[in-house]
Amino acid sequence: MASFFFDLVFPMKLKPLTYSKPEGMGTLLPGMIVEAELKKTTRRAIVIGARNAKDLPDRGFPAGSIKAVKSVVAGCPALSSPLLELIRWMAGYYMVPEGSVLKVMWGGEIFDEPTPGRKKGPKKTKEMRLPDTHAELSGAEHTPRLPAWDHFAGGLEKLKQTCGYGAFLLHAGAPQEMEFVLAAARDEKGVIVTCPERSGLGQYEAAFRPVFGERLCVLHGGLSPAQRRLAYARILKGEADVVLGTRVALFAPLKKASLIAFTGEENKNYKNQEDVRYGGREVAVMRAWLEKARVLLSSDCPSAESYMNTLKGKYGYIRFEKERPGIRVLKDARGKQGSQSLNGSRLIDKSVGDALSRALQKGKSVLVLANRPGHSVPYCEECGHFERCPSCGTALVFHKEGALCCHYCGFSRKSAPETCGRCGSHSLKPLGAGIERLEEEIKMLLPTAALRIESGRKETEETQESAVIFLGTKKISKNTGTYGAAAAALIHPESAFFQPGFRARERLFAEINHLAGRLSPGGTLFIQTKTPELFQTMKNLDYEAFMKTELEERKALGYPPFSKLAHIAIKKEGKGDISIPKTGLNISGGGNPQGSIAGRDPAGNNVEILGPVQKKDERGGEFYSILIKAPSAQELKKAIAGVLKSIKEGKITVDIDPA
DNA sequence: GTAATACCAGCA
DNA sequence: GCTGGTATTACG
Repeated sequence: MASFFFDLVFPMKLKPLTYSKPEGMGTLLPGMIVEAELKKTTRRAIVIGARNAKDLPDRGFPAGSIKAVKSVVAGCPALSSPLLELIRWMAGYYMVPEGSVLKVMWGGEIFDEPTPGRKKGPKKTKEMRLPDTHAELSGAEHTPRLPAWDHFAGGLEKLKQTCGYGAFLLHAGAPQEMEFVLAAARDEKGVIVTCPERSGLGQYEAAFRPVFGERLCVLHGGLSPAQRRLAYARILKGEADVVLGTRVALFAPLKKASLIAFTGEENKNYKNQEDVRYGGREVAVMRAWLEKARVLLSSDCPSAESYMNTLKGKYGYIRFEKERPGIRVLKDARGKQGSQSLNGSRLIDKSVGDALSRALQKGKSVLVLANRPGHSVPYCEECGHFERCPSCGTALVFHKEGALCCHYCGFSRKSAPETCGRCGSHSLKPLGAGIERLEEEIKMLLPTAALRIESGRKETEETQESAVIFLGTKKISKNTGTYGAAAAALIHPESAFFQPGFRARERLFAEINHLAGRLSPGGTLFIQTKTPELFQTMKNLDYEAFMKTELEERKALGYPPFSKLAHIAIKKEGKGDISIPKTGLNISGGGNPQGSIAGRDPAGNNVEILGPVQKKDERGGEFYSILIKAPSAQELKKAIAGVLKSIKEGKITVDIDPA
């Protein structure tokens, strides 16, 4: 019995709408691309489902007002049913209409496989070379030999032998990761490989192209509309069934995906930060589940979430043990001996300086990592005063060109303070190890060394010279020239411990781990800190030991992976305060800002609501921030609904699983 | 995304 | 009350 009504999804903030099939139109199936009228304009949509005349959406809207589908664009279903299911799941999980999901999947467009009517373009489907950034050295060059391949060859066998859904976590450094992914993908049909950043795609392409040739297709947000159209057409036609890309590649309209490799799984770039704020990892695993495919998450330093899933037996665990470089944690005792001016203090520990110098003499490069750009925060030892950003309250950082800058919202003011702005004393002391301050120091310590400093702009320059000091924030360690450095010094990285957010420690551990991975064998990583105690669990880069304490702490405080989080931001639009009325959710309120809804959900459920707290964004705009912790996704959703009901002004953004 | 409509300040 | 511009809603 044929259906005559179909639900269509348009790529816009809109839930599915019901249309009818006109007389004489061939079969309509879920997944087809069609054209239909919305308001007065004809647009593309996808068919997401069929329904009978009886269960038209909530009676109450006149059946006569149903419009008919205009035409079919892509005959055989362009979207597989797992992909349609994925749209439904994302809409539910991230609490957005299906149309928003469709919009974010392919950048607002619905592509099709152009009908092969016109013959002017022979089979000249040569993939456009990616511009610039990927041109760099073809990855194979610095792929070291794989010393212990068979250590995880067993894992490869398990992966390959799994039929249907199966999830695996590969814990291995980048070269082994790529080698493993390639080996896993080799005989597959329907593969998605993702990298957290565009810049990582070049190496993968270099490794995959020789194996897959024209079956390989690269997909990322930087493609031109024409390149994109071509890429999607090739995937839809089935010409390309190995898709390499950034997180958007997770939505590649493959007829069937059998393997999804999600590399660098801990990377925060996988989180979409606008529209539908989806997490790439969750999408990858869900797509694999719906496709009955295998998913391989991999990382040099897996996220607590994924690691936890291996402990619970939800993911298979494949580990490649590697040699750990030496780590030295040095207690920084400076600070008490006073009489430091803005321009003269010793910052780099003597033993660190000596080690750097020795490495340079041997013709090796070294890295010095600052905890921020600029020079330092001028802090008055007399009265404790420091200058704050007038628009957002963040501490202002002195830059040597003679300005105080806010690194959060971008405010800056011309000023080169000599005396305290409050008490007038000459006791300003530089706080924090900024790039500029370390630069002074290095020029004093090692005046003849070649120095490469991170510029304020985008860091794209690649250096291959040897015996260079790379100076910058952690960003500079992306410079390929830093690969194989003999030593690295982190100056006061403890500031990362005091960043807000429950992932601060995990991030710092991953960064240190990543940095250590770049050093040449036998290299040393120095951690110069005032708080060596905080680095106890990181000292040997012992991942298991670190995660053990980290997970205990997360459990105690009820953070993921022991709970589900949502963040709600309420931007005020006009002037004046947004009042957030008390609701049934409110219990405590004591000590919180007026209108607080903080407390536990009285309906039980162990839902915790933190906030609202007033914050400012990077552009100085004020907003309220609410954090919700719940034991499960379902309870989280209920709690969010409750909170949303209590808010009646402002622009609201809900972020499920915030970073 | 954008047409239809609800809303509201300014005015007759 | 009427108008016209603008914010909000809803699209089948």
